[in-house]
Amino acid sequence: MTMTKERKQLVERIGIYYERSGMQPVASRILGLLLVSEETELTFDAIREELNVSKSATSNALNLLLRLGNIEYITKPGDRKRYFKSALEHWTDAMQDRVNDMLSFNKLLVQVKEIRTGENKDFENKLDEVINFMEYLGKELPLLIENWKNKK
Amino acid sequence: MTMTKERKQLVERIGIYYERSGMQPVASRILGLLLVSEETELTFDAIREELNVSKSATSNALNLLLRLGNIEYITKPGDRKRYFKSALEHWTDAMQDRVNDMLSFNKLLVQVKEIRTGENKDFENKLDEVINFMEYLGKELPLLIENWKNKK
DNA sequence: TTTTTAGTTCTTGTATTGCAGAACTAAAAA
DNA sequence: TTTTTAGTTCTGCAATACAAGAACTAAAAA
Repeated sequence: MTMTKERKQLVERIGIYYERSGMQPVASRILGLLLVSEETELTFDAIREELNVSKSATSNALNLLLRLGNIEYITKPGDRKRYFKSALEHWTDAMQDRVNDMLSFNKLLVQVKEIRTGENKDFENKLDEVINFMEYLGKELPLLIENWKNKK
Repeated sequence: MTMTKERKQLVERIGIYYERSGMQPVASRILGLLLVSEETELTFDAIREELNVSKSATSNALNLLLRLGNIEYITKPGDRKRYFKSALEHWTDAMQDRVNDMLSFNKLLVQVKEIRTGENKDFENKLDEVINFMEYLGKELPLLIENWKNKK
């Protein structure tokens, strides 16, 4: 395949972005590659070669990304290979997941609120504010997303 | 100090939440402790003892959390100790940071868009959608936060 | 039936992380 | 001046994470 230097650099930059958010290096590069590469559906071996990584690293990273829903694959009749591609449509769902995760933290905050005696007024007020803010976002963000879906 | 078993468990649960998002274990427990503890302003040693960790781990974790803005401290006249507390008011800012981080990824996506030939229509359309969605959120989320600030 | 393909799994080595404990330091107290 | 306080910094260790390479496997092709 062999991409231009420019494209390779962009793959790296995207890789670094994902790495920073906790994704493994090879998996991060794969996410970059599947965005930048002109062919959007790449085989195991094409990915392996383009990124210069071992089969085991490729295998593990691809399976991780499949599990996380970041990528998916198609197959072609009479062709045993899988063609991996970025799960671009998964992205609004990913946003929803982040909202849900935030709400699960809010549950912990409510437990904090319940366990406290309420003696430290100033602190408890701020705690209430944070809880309210998160509940507000928990309500409004899904609406925002809904709204956007309708718009297009 | 010695907290009830219930409070200790809540500290652990909060700790695990933060750990999952990439925070170091001891730092994660400190964040929990500063929410759950009835006293909301704790000294270095109080934290050390309550969490049963070494001075070095306490020192490093506290400095990390200060740097990140998750906690802050006050001092009292004629008292050399620092009293650490959760920076609860920092939380809406933290949300803003996450939005900004998302927007920085969007810049990468725009670069992807620019580098592509536009041959793969289906892919490019989806890419556009993601870019639009992120730009939409980048505009609307700050408004949402603004709105909430005005409401209270 | 044997060989090839498209991976997966196992083993090993290396780098990094997080923590403990000890040594250290600068300011305040005695 | 010496000692104590409130930490910080350094050294070393144990656990974990990543990736390479080799061995393995199941299905398809020859």
